[in-house]
Amino acid sequence: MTKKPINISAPPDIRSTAKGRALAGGGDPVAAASNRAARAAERRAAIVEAALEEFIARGFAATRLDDIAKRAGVAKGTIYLHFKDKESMFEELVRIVIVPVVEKLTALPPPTGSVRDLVEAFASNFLKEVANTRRGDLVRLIVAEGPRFPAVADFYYREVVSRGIAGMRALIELGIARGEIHQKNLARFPQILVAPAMIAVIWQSLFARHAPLDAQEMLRVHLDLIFGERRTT
Amino acid sequence: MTKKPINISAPPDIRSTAKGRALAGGGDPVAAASNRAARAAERRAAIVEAALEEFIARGFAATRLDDIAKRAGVAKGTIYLHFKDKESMFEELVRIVIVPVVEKLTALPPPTGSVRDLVEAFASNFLKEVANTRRGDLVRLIVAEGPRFPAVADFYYREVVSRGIAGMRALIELGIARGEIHQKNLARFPQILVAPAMIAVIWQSLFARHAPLDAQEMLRVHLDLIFGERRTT
DNA sequence: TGACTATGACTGACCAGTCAGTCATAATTG
DNA sequence: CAATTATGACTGACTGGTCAGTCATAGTCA
Repeated sequence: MTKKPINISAPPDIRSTAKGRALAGGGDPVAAASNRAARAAERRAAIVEAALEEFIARGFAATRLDDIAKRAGVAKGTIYLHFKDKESMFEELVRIVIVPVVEKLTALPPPTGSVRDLVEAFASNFLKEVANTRRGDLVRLIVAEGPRFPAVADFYYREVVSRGIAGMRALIELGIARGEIHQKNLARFPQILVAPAMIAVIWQSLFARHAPLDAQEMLRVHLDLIFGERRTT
Repeated sequence: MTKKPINISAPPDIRSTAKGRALAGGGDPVAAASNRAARAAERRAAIVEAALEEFIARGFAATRLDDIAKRAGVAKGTIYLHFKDKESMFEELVRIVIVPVVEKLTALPPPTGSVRDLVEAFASNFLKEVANTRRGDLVRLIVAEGPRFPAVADFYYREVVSRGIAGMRALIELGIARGEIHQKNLARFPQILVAPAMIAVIWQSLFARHAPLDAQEMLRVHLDLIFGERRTT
């Protein structure tokens, strides 16, 4: 009873009309879902989107939930209907954003053509999908916050890094077997294969304004190093 | 007058005795300097050391100046005798730590021997000096905080990255001229040369406990890729 | 002793998380 | 089908705690 909501003040007109969607300049002008569940899902998505943006821009500690709420067009309390607290929100966020990317990248084309083409297609896809994208910043964010969020680092290692490394190693071994790759030791360090892609992601995110980097072209040069130079362009 | 420091309270006994050095288990047990300037320099160094540790462990926003002060064996107010505020302390910190590393790495051995040996010596030095060191974590910290500290990102680009890239490019061009490197395009992306080293630094800092990485060996394999495989070990 | 340096209690701003209350929608009833 | 009741998603003012930065006081050196 300490409350006493002054009950006046709020002009009871604004939110009464079309509260849900029109308000807050919500992200997509999709026709508002009419049932509760759909509305809730919509809001959750808005929160995830907003939180991602804020966390990327400010890092975990400096991000204010008030800002996330404002950006999502939602009250702060609503966030707590969807997430336990700031920390677990961050951890869930990483999963939510990364899982679909992994799925997309895992759905590889069938292993036809040369190993080089395979690798190039994959890496090119990765660059298109990640570098110069919100996802690229997420990678930087994980590098940044990883040590303070072992759960995040573990998840990322398990779901992305170890899988990626294993996949690259298989590809390298195939390349060696087929005689496309001559450096046998490369199979011991598949990291070398993806290093330029990672560098590209970080570079864009830190130094793009000083010196933009043509990641696709750099990738091609790097692959020339591994598979031997290609004849013409 | 809103203040009013109660003025009593503090038992004036603890810190009065051997305050300066013995306290706080300070880093090095060097004999305490006797003159003021030296003492001040010592304290400043202790603050820098402590701040570096804390910023690396927690990131900028989550680091408390109280913790830095405690770790440095100094009162919080003392920090403000040496640095304007938290932000500029962070920026200065980066400079203070990086400058000597750059200087050390810039003092290259005279350009004798093969380009490969030159590159290998340099990179090996870099790994020894940076990876598995506090410095390596600093690199991660810069990647993490760079976007929120344009001054830091700029400084790092200017002092480290652009110089490094230029140096590597010169080395690559020398290698091409001497016939040691066949991939001419490599000169367009010196990043490729250092990518594995960077990856190694980040890897150690994030995934060492999952899967430690032999950076030196990876480097060697990578150089084999660029310069051609070496005969025996 | 006087000038300089260090201290740490204190302040005010800020922010994660809470919860009493609201209201659109869904369910039930006549 | 309209009226009534129940539900629970949503809100945002509020609390308790934290922390950067200050400054009156105490200590130290030359």
